[in-house]
Amino acid sequence: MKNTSSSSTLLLPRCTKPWEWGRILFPSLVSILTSMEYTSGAGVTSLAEYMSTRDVKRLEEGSKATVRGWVYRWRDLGKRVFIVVRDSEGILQLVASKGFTPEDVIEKARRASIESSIIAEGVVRRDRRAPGGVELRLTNLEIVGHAEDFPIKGGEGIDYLLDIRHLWIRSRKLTAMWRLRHKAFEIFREFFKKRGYWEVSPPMLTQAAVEGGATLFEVNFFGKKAYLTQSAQFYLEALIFSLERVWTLAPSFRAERSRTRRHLYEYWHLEAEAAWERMDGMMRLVEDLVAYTVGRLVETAHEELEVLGRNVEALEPSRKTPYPRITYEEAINILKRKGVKVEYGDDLGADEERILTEEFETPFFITHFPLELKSFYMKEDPQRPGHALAFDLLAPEGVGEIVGGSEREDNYEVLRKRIEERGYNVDDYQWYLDLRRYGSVPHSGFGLGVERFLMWVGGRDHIRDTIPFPRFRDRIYP
RNA sequence: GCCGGGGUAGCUCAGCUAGGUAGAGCGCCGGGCUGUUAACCCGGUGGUCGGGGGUUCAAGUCCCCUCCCCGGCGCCA
Repeated sequence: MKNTSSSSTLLLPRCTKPWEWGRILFPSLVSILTSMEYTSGAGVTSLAEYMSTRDVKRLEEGSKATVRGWVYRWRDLGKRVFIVVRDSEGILQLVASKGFTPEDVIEKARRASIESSIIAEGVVRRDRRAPGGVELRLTNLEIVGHAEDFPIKGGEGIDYLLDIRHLWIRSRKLTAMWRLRHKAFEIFREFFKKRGYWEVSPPMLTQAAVEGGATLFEVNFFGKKAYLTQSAQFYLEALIFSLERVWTLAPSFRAERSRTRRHLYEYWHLEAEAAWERMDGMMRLVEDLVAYTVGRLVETAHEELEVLGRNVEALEPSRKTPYPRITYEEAINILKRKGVKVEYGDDLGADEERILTEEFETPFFITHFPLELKSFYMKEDPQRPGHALAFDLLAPEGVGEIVGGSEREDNYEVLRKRIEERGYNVDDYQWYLDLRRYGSVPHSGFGLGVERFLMWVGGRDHIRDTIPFPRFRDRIYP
């Protein structure tokens, strides 16, 4: 017995019965067989037109309806069985009661364990006691996939839940977040299309760093060292020489061993770059993007925000632009006035950022950082030597930096000198320098951390709640 | 990389300061219940105390080594 279970843990952790192995090893075959069974039998499915739980709630009292989903709650009161079924649109209560529901259906309802997939047919009834005010009085029920004892019952710790993330993602709050995320992606695309930006596809595999640091994931590229990209910026810069205004939404990878609630090793990066654009214009684009997306999400995702428990009122001020702008120097002075021990030239750390966000109820810009605090490719402000034409956008409510952007250095010699000063290998950046040799143009761009943006809009205090399978803290399973 | 916290039942945790037969709640299993909302009531089930070594008559508890996890910092979006 010991041997059997230990050898099966490799591939089949929870499955000790030999007759169940086939289901795991040949899922597609089994699903074909079972789906044939469902459609050819005299079961519920053969006569049904399925509805979402959302659509059922719009039906008249007494209408017949058939829904498909998973058992979310289950209670047996003896002569009455309550099942709350969950689908991609929401939840709906099913009631099996003696005198109305056939005995064999009540028996099936008793066996419908939490997370079993079911097809249920019944009659619509409006009842205050039902969650959402509508329920289905069961007339027929089919258990499609019986669920073993589901490991999530409530009260589990984060560590355990992350081990079973593939099951945890079914939860209502996380599902609401995947829907919110989808809608945000849609709105981003809509925004850039309206603004005349071309969507482009930069590479994920690259030869060198954008920031030039040791924060990259190394990849063996047929014997050559390559890296997973940490930003599409350089490639977007190359593309503006034909398309002028470009944007992309793609993963970025950072190998820094960060241990905070707002870091991912793999995150989705919304980046844009525009020829002829100066820093001011780029900042206006960023605030328009953020305000537009927040506004559209408040309008179109109120149900998701409600499930997430988000106080939507707090987002209202952020629908209007312009957002406040302060310089780095002003930020330092604000911090000093509040008794924080900082000096001009210090980088703004997490504590400093949080204190600053308390000053504003909308996102706000910090601009004109000392040149040496920022990346080599950022242009020096001719009006204020020693300062970069760079901006960060910080989200309120303690979220902090969600956007970093700048006007780029467009002079070949200046850029080359900056690369050398930082001790980077000029050869690695030659193609990037070339862009300044053939019709260089003033240009600016930015990058927005999608998960951080969703943290703010969705009111989450941890970034893991904004992406289905977060890659952070050395977690790679599942 | 640094600072702090933790690993005991399927899950959440108490027990460790003061060494002496392993505890609670939830879950799970069985039974009951005609409106449950994380249902409730009764009964039952449950452990190589992360791993290794040491001290001791005796170690979850004390000492040493080691692995893993969590909160935060630095860095960033």
